[in-house]
Amino acid sequence: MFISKTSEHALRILTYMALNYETQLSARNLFEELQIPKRYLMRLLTDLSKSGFIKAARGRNGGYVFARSLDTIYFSEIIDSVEGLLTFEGCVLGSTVCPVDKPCAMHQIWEKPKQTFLETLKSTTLADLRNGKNIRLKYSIKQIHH
Amino acid sequence: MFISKTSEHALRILTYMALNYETQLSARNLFEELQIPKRYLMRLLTDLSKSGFIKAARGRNGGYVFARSLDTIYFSEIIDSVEGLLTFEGCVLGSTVCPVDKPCAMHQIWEKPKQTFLETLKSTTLADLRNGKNIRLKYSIKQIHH
DNA sequence: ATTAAATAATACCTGTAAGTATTAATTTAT
DNA sequence: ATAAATTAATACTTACAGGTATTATTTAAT
Ligand code: SF4
Ligand code: SF4
Repeated sequence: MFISKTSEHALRILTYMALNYETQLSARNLFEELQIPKRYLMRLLTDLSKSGFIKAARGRNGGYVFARSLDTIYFSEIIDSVEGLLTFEGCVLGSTVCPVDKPCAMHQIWEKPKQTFLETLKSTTLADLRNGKNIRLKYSIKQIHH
Repeated sequence: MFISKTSEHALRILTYMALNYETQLSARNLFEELQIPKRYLMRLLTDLSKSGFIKAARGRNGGYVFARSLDTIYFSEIIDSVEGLLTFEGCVLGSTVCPVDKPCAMHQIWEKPKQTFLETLKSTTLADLRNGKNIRLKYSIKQIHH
């Protein structure tokens, strides 16, 4: 499963917004582009707003823009705010308390994929979606659903 | 979230069984060792049995042993049978249909952690838990919960 | 001022994963 | 044969993530 559906939504929202950094986008705009269930999308936007990633302009002609610089927003922080990072950082077998000095048979095997995953989350920001360091082409979620 | 709770259970069950390959283990034995909710554990054992990883001996003095050689059981197959692998292999943003020849902004960033994860699942077998290639010490889930 | 168009708050509903309960079937010890 | 100890099948319940609905609030165009 990897990440929760809600995290997927959040990442899509913020990715699209990052690629349109200069434009204020309303829930309506984002709905038309991303096709996330409308009311749920609206709630998520409010959540992301409360979390301080974006800021809302209320009332007519309202919408959302980023509240912080893109290069300060790490994927780890986004996922952390949506579903928490502890489930990723903790034991892959779900053990909440474990003497890591005495690793079980599973431990070593999962270390590499786990670290690679977390490293990427912790070292990549939304700005990296724009500056081309890590990307090839334009965001294309919408036209996927044809 | 990474993998489902049920996958965690399944991995713990099979890991423990792998480290006690020679011994037939009953649901009771496994419950005492792993402390997975008893009735759920029993159902999972039946599932793992149906999936062909283990085979059941019914009736008095019954229990479970592996149905196949440990070095043929890849972690990818275990997780696939429990929750499916498609959610891992597919798009990290949850898009079911995507023109991968035209990757979106997210694609490249997730490629490495995703591949590392899948590579490990697909290249590691339960036998690797025994032969020491990948492990350091003995399984120690139980004493974790003190 | 009024209305329209947006976000915010809050409560509710739904689908699915996780867990429980009950009963049946199988095997072996006595 | 009977009873005990096990797995199997099936249906039910619970918890929580995901999604809806309703109403309130804010802002700007008219
Ligand atoms: S040693 Fe085993 S139980 Fe402990 S954190 Fe590592 S994988 Fe989990
Ligand atoms: S290109 Fe984007 S939408 Fe398509 S599979 Fe890759 S991450 Fe998903």
